Amino acid sequence: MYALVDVNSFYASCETVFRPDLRGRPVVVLSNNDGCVIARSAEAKKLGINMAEPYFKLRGLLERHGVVVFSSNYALYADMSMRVMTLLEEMAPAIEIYSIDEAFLNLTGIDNCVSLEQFGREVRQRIAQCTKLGVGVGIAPTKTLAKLANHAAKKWSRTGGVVDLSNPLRQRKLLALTAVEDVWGVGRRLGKRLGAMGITTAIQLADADTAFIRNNFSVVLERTVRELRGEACLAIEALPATKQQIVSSRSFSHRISDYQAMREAVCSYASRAAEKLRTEKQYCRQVSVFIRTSPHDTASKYYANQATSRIPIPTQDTRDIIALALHGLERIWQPDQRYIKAGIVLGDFFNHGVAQPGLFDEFRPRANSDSLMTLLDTYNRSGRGKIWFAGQGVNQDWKMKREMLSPAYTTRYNECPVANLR
DNA sequence: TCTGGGGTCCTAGGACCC
DNA sequence: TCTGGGGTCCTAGGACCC
Repeated sequence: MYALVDVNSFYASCETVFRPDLRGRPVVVLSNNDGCVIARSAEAKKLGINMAEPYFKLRGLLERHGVVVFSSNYALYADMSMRVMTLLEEMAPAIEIYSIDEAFLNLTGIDNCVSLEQFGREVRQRIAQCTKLGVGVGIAPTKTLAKLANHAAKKWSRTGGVVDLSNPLRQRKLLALTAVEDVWGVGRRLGKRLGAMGITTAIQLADADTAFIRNNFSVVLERTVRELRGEACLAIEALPATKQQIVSSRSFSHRISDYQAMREAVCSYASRAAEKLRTEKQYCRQVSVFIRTSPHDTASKYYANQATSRIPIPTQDTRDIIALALHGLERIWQPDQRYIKAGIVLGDFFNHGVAQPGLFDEFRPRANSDSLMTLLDTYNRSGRGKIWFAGQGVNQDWKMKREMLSPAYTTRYNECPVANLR
């Protein structure tokens, strides 16, 4: 049996935990650059504010209803997440941290001591007591059904935030009430295609022929069908898999047309990506850089391009990654464009920095690279200040907007720790 | 004027090998 | 006139998740 535990309105709740004066008031949290809404308190949801709506379009409505608005404060959310996950780890034999606010629990052996539903209530109570955050708990024999149970626990308040779907009859009852798009793994596109075939509810999907689904869709959707029937196809992954790529990208606070500003941004993203690579204890051989204008700009033609550079010996040295990124940037840079976003993607990972160089390769690894990078990372995490590369610039006026940022209640700085939350 | 930032997996098709 | 059968690797694109 599995449980899915997730925090209600996670980002919005993290903000109100430290502002009891805001309890009962509508609260929303914005994406980076104060772009669009990515979290809403229950009160804000009631006002009809949708997920991913652009802030500038909502401004009037938000003001009229006295909605409290926050920029995202990832340092705070990451810290609160860690507290919740630590509590869950104490309560279950194994957990899989699925996202910043969700975890799957392996419930093996739990029902020897207490009913599963009772266990769900204890989880809720303990997390509320220690963090003041509310969670929903869905319990079922497969992950997909546990997701569905969790969904139901949030939707119907008389469940008290816990739904146990051990019973197959209850499973079918809930499946019949669920739209196919609300199934985990079915998005808008698949929902539409399924709808055209007459499959509009979760129970119809569960009863569909697996061979038919496999032929017309993919093995992924076939697994979903089986999971809905109670046949577990997905296991708890207690150890996070090694990453296959690392992305570091941001939109700018305003449009950029100046090469120097773009160069600073690319250097900064490359440096950040290299830091993440080192926390993953990986070395990479491929660095891509991408730049683009805004697709919403109607005045000028949309331009988006990317360039990939490779290095013969895997590296985790910021200097190599910056050099590769800038080499790519030179190839795709076009003057007279109004750029809105740039980013770096690292790929082709190795877990060591050794490779057989070609006989005629001129490239040689840098001496003492590991010690220098370790020194850099240790110092930057010490809280005494930051060392950065000259190419990253000093003023950085392209840096993202965060005009409604809350204080660092639980951490010393409002910078996201390099610690990785998948 | 203003529209986020990360990830994963799967499939199809092309290039190439013997 | 007629031209096999079995692979691998890579990339782009599509779909999904939070």
